[in-house]
Amino acid sequence: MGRQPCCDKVGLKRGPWTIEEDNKLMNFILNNGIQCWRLVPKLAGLMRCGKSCRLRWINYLRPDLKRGAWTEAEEDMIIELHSRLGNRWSKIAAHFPGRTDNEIKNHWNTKIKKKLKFLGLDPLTHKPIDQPENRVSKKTGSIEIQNSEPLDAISYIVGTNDIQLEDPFQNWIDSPLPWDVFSSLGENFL
DNA sequence: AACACTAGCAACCGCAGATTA
DNA sequence: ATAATCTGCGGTTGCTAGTGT
Repeated sequence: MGRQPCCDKVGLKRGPWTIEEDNKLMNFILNNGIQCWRLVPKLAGLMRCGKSCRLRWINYLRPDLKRGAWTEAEEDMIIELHSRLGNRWSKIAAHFPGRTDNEIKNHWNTKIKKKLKFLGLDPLTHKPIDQPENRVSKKTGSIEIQNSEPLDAISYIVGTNDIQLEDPFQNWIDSPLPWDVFSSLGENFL
């Protein structure tokens, strides 16, 4: 019983997407929307599995994607969210319109992890790795020897012990994502 | 100029939970 | 109720461009 398989994996193309494939997928989704990923490659004339199409669309082709450098504020927000949510990249990405979970994950693994380690913080726990009384000055980069209680890692990086996430961030959590526009787009076209 | 190393990113893989016949 | 499939997620890999020697 059950449903039909996602794809038979026979004769399917893998590896980097070509411009032609991108165009096919983009045109198909913009014109027809997404009802079932399994059918997308078949209907769009692509030798890819639905999973691959979905990934390509979400991570690269979506028109609402925001590309470009990360701001310091964005990085701080990632660190804060990661301290609360852990490696739940999709949850973290929900707070960044136009950014994908894959993009955030990559940025975390290539940049932020190193940044935290450089600052003497464990990327997993967000706590000082050792010598918790020693801090690196955020402004000067110099090490400050302290005898006081270790700061909460996030408060320390962001620069405050009294983070108010509720207002700007909560607005995003509560508000519908722009992505909804495309959902309705699909319904209209089919 | 040639090679080795590193960083960044796109894409794949495998799994878990949700969905459906 | 059950089994098969779909979807989405997180971890990992592999390719490419940039940099150093």
